[in-house]
Amino acid sequence: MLDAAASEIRLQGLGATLNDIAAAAGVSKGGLLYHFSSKETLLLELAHSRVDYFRAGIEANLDPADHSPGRFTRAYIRAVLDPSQDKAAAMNSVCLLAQLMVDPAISAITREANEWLMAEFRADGLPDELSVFVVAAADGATATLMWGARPDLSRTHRLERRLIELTWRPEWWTSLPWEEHS
Amino acid sequence: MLDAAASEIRLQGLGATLNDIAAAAGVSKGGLLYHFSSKETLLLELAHSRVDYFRAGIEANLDPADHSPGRFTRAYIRAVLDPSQDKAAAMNSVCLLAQLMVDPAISAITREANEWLMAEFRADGLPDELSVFVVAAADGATATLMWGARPDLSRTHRLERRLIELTWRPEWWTSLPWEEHS
DNA sequence: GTCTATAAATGGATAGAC
DNA sequence: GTCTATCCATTTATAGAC
Repeated sequence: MLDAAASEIRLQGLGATLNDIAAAAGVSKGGLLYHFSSKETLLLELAHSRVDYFRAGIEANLDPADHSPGRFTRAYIRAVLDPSQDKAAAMNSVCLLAQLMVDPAISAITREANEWLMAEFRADGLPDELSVFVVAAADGATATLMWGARPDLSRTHRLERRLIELTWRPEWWTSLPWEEHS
Repeated sequence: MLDAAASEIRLQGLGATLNDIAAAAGVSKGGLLYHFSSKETLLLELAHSRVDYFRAGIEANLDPADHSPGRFTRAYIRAVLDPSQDKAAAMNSVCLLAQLMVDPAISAITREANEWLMAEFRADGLPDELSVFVVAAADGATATLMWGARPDLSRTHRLERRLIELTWRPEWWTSLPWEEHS
């Protein structure tokens, strides 16, 4: 049922009606409202389930044998970029949450999840300036999909490997002779 | 009037009613519908104006004195990350378009804009693997803002300078001894 | 051009049969 | 637990006064 709601809202945004959702779930509006007391409740549960799914995806990618700095960041990169993960599901979550965010109660949920993420990154032991960079690159690769770009698996995979390699060799990044270009 | 529509839709999503928009614009519903024959028309014009604004922002950041490879990419990075640009306006465009995208006619517009972008990047003379990386990092920095992160100007600015520096020194990137970590 | 008033349709939510 | 039927509020869009 939440799945049906997810796919309808991703397609139609918050404009998706209880009728649409009920139809997609194969029940009637009355049947739907028996489980969720209101549309607002439905949206909130949906948002929670997606955020949980997102966090679980990261945790599932934590390598138990890995105890080096950057461990969490590597799990994040894999969760977001690894083609073997269900990409469609991940993208759905992103687009869906983008739609749901207009509800203040829901944007509070995503903001909280985001703060958890930031805290994990800060505690991950990578130099801050590398961390900013690597995380931004991983995020950006998923963001483009939102705008209708066709996913390019080989480019994504190469990016993933390089980002992970960077987390293993932070000195490659931090020791570059950065200077302003004249 | 389009401005009022933009701010209402960004706040409420497509659920924003003509009444809300009219009130925010300081006119009545009838007055609003005199200018836009339907809500659909209003949304389409709004999407067009935002996409145009986005492209104009990039073109305004093209450096006339710069004829080196990566010229377009540098303009893009500045348009997206430079704190001196009106960040609020840019963010509004992103959140707004994310809302509007559920309309198929509008997602066609953003998809087309995205293809234009990709073509420009490909023609920009940077090694493909560096280009993927730099563009993703720039995109990601704006994407996080969508999830409610507080913007960190100094981190963003440092990221911007490093990305631009990378486009000037692609060899820093391409000559790294990439290998799988064992 | 902009307003008010209203038409026509649809939305969310409730009540009660099965 | 799921359905149909119905209520009430709200929405888009139109008509016509000013």
